[in-house]
Formats: sequence, structure tokens, C-alpha cells
Amino acid sequence: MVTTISRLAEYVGQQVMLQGWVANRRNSKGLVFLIVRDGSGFCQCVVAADQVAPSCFALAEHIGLESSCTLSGTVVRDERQIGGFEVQVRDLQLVGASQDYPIAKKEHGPDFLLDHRHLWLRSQRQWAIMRIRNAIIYALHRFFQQEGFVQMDAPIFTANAVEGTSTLFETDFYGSPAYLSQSGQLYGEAMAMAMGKIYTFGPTFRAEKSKTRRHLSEFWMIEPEMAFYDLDQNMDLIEAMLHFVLQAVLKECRFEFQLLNRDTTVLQRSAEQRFPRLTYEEAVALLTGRQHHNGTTTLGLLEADLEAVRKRKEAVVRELAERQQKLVGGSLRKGEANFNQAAIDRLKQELKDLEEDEANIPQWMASAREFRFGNDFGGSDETVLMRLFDVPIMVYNWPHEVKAFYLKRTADGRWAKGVDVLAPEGYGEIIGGGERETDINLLTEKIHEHKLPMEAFEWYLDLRRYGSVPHSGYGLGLERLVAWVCRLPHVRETIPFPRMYGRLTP
RNA sequence: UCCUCGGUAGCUCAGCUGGUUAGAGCAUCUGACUGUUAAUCAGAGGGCCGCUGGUUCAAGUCCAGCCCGGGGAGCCA
Repeated sequence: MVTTISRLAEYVGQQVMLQGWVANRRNSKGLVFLIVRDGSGFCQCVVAADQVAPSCFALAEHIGLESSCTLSGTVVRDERQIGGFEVQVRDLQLVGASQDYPIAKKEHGPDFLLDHRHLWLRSQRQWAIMRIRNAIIYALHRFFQQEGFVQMDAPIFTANAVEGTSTLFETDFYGSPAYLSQSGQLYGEAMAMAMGKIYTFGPTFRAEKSKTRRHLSEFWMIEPEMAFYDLDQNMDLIEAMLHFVLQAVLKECRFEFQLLNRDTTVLQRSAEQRFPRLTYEEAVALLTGRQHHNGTTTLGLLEADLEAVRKRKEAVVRELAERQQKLVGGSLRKGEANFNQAAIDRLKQELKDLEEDEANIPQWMASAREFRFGNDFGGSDETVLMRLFDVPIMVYNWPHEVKAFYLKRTADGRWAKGVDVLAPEGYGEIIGGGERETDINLLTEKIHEHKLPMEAFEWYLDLRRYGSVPHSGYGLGLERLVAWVCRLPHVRETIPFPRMYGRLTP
């Protein structure tokens, strides 16, 4: 008889018992509407004065938001309600009271919400995001397991940096300095030589003081590594993996996407179509606007974007003035005034975003126009380039000078066989990988060039001394993938407890 | 580290070229209403205007320094 909201469909017309929390309450004379959540979903439960004991009705009238309770009642189908069902309550019992719940039934700023992340996770939106994150993780495991991969874990304490460039978190390891892992990549290679095809799934740490919507100090990365794989096979695998994951999530998370208001057409396209594969040279030609794609150029599209932002900004400013005028003019009914106030709050937020865009787009255009051939792409370059595409693209064969030391070079020695996967809708790089260098001489040369301590890489060079084979792999940033799939403004909402520059609690 | 925007009630914000006692909505509490979807309606309580110093008869408002946060650059998944 105790069941969950997710299984209400099995009990239409029957009596059930639910255990959960009060997510919202609306009172009326003789009638109380409770939105109850139990982790599996949300459901409106109606308490009517003439259907329950007086003490029970009094409890319903005053029960605080996020109080925990058990209730029993009859399940009724009602398409208007969230989840499609309603419970007509016969009995309600308080389990744990809750008074003055801090997260109100209105919009909050990001800082306040992050300070209350332990409670924010209970809200509908966060529930949907975490369910999608879970579905993505589970689909990734299914994909790799059925493709014959073995999951193996790389260490988190490491003695030195993988790529001398990024800043690492230093800790004390029995008196010696140790660093939190910024990638399991090198260990992945060793494990692939033992098992053929492996993938790691674990936390990764970067100490860069990045304050952008794409960065976290602690994030989760999936890193497959395959023996006897070249760059093309690597790209085939990436495409198959993303197709599999997107198809699974689209199928399993319809309700979650609906809660998030996520238009899934781009995801659907990306789940079926092949991803364009561009060399670095081709990508640069598109980026700088010299090369057309489907009759347009990056710079042309950005020009149009900027114009659209300005037009929208004007409209927002005008609407704001009108609504503020109305409020000041007074004589509005209270409901109308509330509606106006809410609209003003939203418009102000939109105006801020538009102003950011208006300031950023010209800078991005300038940066794209002045892009120097041979450089790595910056965050804005990825955004600019991706204006041309509505499915992920793969950019490969990069100038070897700007890429990691372990990437294999093309026969002419000019390019590194790396590949970056860029997501559409402005999300940028979600995957970085490539074919690994097998020539021990080229590898040692690169280690010197990057001024890395040779003795720390002796074990890694052993992989080339004893039965080296062509091999490839890549790293998928879980939070960036979740952010794109959910179309969130910031990766901080994609992980239960984000760790980023300036944020260590809760 | 640099550029840029911000910090006013529990929350989201207004407060003009300095000028009487600091404003709104939401939330909370009290009351009204038998189908609400951020319910609605009437009323009440609620403020070291980020911190320190300066200019001034007078500072939430102007100036300087510091602290904290948003966005972006660099770096990257």
C-alpha cells in the first residue's frame, strides 16, 4: 500500500500511502492543496475539510513548506496536474516539521541559491537536472560496457602535472607534495595496454581561477582509452557514444525536459546526424569569416545576433518603462501589481544578460577576425565557430605546438592528431582527445620542450618500450555535457555540490 | 592576474543633478474565501543602505581604499 509518486498510474481509483515532503501549499476555505514530492516525482494532494478529521485538516492548513509527512488517499487521474495524477487525502500525518523554509516561492539570485544548495536540490528544476545527469551517467556506462570496455580507475593523488600548463591543487602526502589529478589520461594509457579498451570515470581538479559559466574546480570526467585505435576510429567512437547517450536521455527524460522547458530539437538532430569533421585549417577559415558555410559566415551571423540583441534590448527597456509607469501610477489591483512586479524582475534580469551579450559579441568578433593561424581556440572562438552548426562538430589535426605533449603527429610532422568536440548552442568544448604518440624519441623531445621532469615520466615511456601499439582516447566533461543537454546557463547547476573559485560550501 | 558590472528588509529590486521620518512586491504572522497552479483579497511586524576613512551644514547617494559576488579574458572538460 505504501507506494511512490512515480508509480501512481498503477493505483488509479485505489487507496495509497505516500511518504514525502510538502513542496507547496495553497489554502482555500475548507480546502488545502499540497504539492507533495517524494524524490520520485511531484503530486498535488487535496485535503478537504469534510473528508478528514478536524485535527488532520488543521495540520494541513498550517503545515510549513518542506515539512515531511505521510498521507493516504485515493488516486485520481487529472491531466491538468503535474505528473498527471492527484491524491484525494483521507489522512495526513506529520513526520518532521519545517518552519520558515528559506527558499521562497519566487525567483532568487544565484549566490543565495548556492548558499542553500543543500536545500535548493529539493526544487523541481534541480530534481529534473539531477535526474538527467543520472540518466547520462547510466547511459555512458551501458554504452561502454556493451562495447566491451572495462571500467578502471586512475589515482587521484599524483606526483606531478600531466600537462605542465594548468595550475593544480597541492596537498601534503606524508610530507611530500602531491597534486590532485587533473586527468587520468596517462594512467588510462597504461590500463588500456593491460585490458585493451578501458574507461575511467572520476573527479578531476583544476586550480585555475576561472570565473566563467563553463568552469568548475572539481568536475567529473569520463576518459576512455583504446589500444589499436587511430584518430578516425576515435572520432567514430565519440560520435557513437554521443548518439547513444542522447537517444537514451531523450527517451527516458521526457518529463524532466518538460519541467526544464527544454526544446529538444537540437538534441534530436544531434542524436541521429553525423557530426561534421573539420581540420583545424578548415575551422580557422570558417572562424575568421573567410570561408562561407551554407551561404553564411560566422561574422555575418554574429553581426545579425548583435543587431537582434540591440533590438530586443530596446523592446525590453520600453516594456520596463511602461510597466514601471503603471506601478507608479497606482490604482492597480493587487494581483495586477504583483504580475507587473514579477514581469519587471524578469525583464531586468534579461536586460542584464542582453547588456552582457552586447558587450561581449563585438569583442568575440574582433577576436575571431584577428585570430592568428597556429594559435589554440579560445572560449569565444568556439562560440563564434559554433554559430554555423546545430549539431556537435569535431575539429582535428591541430598545430602540435599548442597541444599536449603526448599527442601523435601526422606523417608530415606538422599537426598533432588531437580532436576537440564542440557542442552547439554556445556550449563549446565538451570533449578533448586524440591519438597518442608512440615514438619514444618524439615523446622525450616533447617532454623536454614542455620543461617537464623526465624522471616522472619514465613509467609512461615504459609503455612505449614494451610492446607499444597505436592507441587513442578522449576525455568527456560530464558537467559540460549535462549543461548542454539541459541547456543551462551555468555548469554550477549540473553537479550536486559545485566547487569553484570562491565557493567551497555547503 | 587583468577588464567590466554590482552589494539597500529573509528574498528580488527601486531610490534622479546630495536635502525632512528609507520604498515596493514576494516570504512570515493574523483574518476572509470550497478547485488552487508562484492562488487571490484586507491588515501587521520586519533595515549597522558591504566595511573603513574622507568631502559637506547635510551622504544610501559624491571621493579613496578594502572585502564579497556576477560576467568575460587567460587556462581548460
